[in-house]
Amino acid sequence: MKARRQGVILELIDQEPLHSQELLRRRLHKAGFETTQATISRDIKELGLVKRAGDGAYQRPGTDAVSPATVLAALERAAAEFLRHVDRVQHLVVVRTGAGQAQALALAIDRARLPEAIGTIAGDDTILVVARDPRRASAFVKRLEAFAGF
Amino acid sequence: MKARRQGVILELIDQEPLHSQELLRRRLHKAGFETTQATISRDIKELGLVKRAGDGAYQRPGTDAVSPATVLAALERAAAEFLRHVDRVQHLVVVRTGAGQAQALALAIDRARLPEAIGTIAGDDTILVVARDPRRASAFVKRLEAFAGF
DNA sequence: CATGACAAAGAATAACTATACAGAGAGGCG
DNA sequence: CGCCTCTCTGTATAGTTATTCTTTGTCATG
Repeated sequence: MKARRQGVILELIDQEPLHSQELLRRRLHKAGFETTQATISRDIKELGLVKRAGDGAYQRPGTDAVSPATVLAALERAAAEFLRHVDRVQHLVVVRTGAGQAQALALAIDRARLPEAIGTIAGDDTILVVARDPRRASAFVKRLEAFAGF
Repeated sequence: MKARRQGVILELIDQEPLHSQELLRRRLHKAGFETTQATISRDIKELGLVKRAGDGAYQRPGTDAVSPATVLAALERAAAEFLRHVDRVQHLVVVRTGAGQAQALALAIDRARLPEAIGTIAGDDTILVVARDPRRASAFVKRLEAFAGF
């Protein structure tokens, strides 16, 4: 029960900025979890979340949201800001980001519609990019590294 | 005045964990700044600091220093509690957990920064772990199974 | 000098969060 | 079973933080 609830909390805070535990409690209620502010306080502590002073929203540690203009510029910015490491195994590219930043960078990659990237799957701090073949995977790695300034 | 005070705040929070604005106020006082909690609240907001849920300390964004021993212990607990099954195909490891527990375990794996795991992607009850090669994938499987008590 | 426009900050307090305590339920064991 | 222990959670409340309202100081201008 507890583990499941904490998983939902992570999903919720990724979806919209939640600036109080009371608000989070109401969202959990809609998701079918009946609980109290006290329990949420403990969950947040166990998950190691962080409350940003800027807007008071709870976040996974290390997350910094950005909303840029054009898709390529967006990808460039996102790569420069979030990218930690890129690795390739055959036609698969594993992209590492800071904790909780994978979704943001993956979104930018998807929107850029790069010819070499067929699709992406993002976890918390890792993105798996599937390329059509090793050559294009390698090209993608180079492009991303250039964006990130490696 | 304000800029200088905010600079001192940054120095102070780097030196020791400060878990409340009142404590910060006393430190500022010793540094020669006479001010109130309200002003410090505003300073913290302008500096964009974050309050960690773990120990309640204020930090600059992006400084998520957690000791390796702690994250490993966390992984061990998470594995013991959530892990159901582990399987390997080449350099990919498929980890099965109870429903809704994949995110939690994946987070623990990510934080542990194990050398054999390049990255993870978690769904609801399944985690895909990408290793650099089959040998390391196998090592990862063994390690996880040991944690889980298999 | 008077005045208006601001930025900064304190006092009071509303809003929010963490915690002490207690109770319920699960599992282990004589 | 009866008792112990452990984990999880709710209630009540202590503790902490954000905000509203107000004052003060500074600068520019007529």
